[in-house]
Amino acid sequence: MPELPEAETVRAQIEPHVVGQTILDSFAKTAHLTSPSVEEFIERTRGQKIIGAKRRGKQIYFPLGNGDNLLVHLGMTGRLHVEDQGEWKPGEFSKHVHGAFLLESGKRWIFTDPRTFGELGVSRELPFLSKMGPEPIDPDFPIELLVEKLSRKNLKIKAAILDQSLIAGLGNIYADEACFRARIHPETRANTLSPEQLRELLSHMRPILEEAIRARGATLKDGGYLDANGQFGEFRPQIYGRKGDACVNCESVIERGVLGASKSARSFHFCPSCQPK
DNA sequence: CTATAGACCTGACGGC
DNA sequence: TGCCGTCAGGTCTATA
Repeated sequence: MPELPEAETVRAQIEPHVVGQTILDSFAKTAHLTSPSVEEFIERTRGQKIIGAKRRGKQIYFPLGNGDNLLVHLGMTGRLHVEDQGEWKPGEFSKHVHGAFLLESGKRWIFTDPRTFGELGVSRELPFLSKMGPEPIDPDFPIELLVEKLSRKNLKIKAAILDQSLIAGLGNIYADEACFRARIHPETRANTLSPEQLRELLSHMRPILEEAIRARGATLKDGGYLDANGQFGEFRPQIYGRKGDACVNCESVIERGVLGASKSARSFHFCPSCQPK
């Protein structure tokens, strides 16, 4: 699923196609539009020059010449790509196309999202910039501050590091990977971990995310994420989605559990030997 | 304020 | 062959 490395891969791949281009025509139909209406979205994006391609956590956004920002969140199944074909006809797009932009280059830029957990919008304000926590790939990632914050939380550690307001960018895959490499059971309460354990957990995040960015993200066995060129990501998790496989450290069998009891509970994967409870 | 639960959504998959 | 229930999770909202 798209997390920080997948969002960054897509952002970087789309950037050269769209930055400097003026949007000649816009199409949108999604119910997951954050701006007030489809009509307003089209009105505020059409004719605007795209002046940047940025990302914060999993949120991608494109500053426009008029001071607005085109917002894209990939959610679970959102994809961005550019097609050589330019203009479209009414009714031409498949039901999964939620946005399209005709560019000066004659190409068109498409947002698809079968499960519609993603988001397309236009906004002048960017409240997520201040609401999100620091990013592990930032050179100034404040490990000591986060050790202090985490040591006061009673949440299970995996739930805590999935909180985007605390740390931005981790989703289910990379949260599991970080716990595994730090040899911490994902259900351990954050406030029961030592400062050394928390420090190690936090220190593992940057190399994992950087490795995943170099691999253009992670595509799992069941498919899902594709980069902007329609290719699979080549990052291979050591623990996520590998229930029943042998642990790379000790050859114990990897297990899977569920965080919490709610209907929206998240799975977690762990090695019972390397990550004892 | 903190922790937990529910809702949203639909393609893929397994059972019968 | 085809129907149907279950699973997947990023993020917002509700509740105790």
